[in-house]
Amino acid sequence: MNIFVAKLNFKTTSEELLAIFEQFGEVTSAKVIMDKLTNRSKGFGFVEMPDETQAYAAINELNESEVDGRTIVVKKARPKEDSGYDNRGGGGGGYRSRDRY
DNA sequence: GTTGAGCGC
Repeated sequence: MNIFVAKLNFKTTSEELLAIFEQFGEVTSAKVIMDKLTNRSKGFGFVEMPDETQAYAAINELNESEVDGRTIVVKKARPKEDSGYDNRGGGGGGYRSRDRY
């Protein structure tokens, strides 16, 4: 499960993300995107977790949480495949219908 | 020494 983390603090690093997400489960890889020019953090990163259950748990717990003094946004990463099927729970990076089920 | 709604080389 690829997780997208936004609104990170500029001094936040991938190691911090790894430390934060690994608390909720196994983290395959955690990386914060940095600018190649300024070597500064772009303010967002990606976290990959093999277990979807832990991934969703981490998202629910880490979303809108205070990290490094800033409120971060943890969501599912952009869907790679657009098969056209009704991927209601496939994760579109948005909200899911809770009334469904 | 900065900023801030966003998807990675």
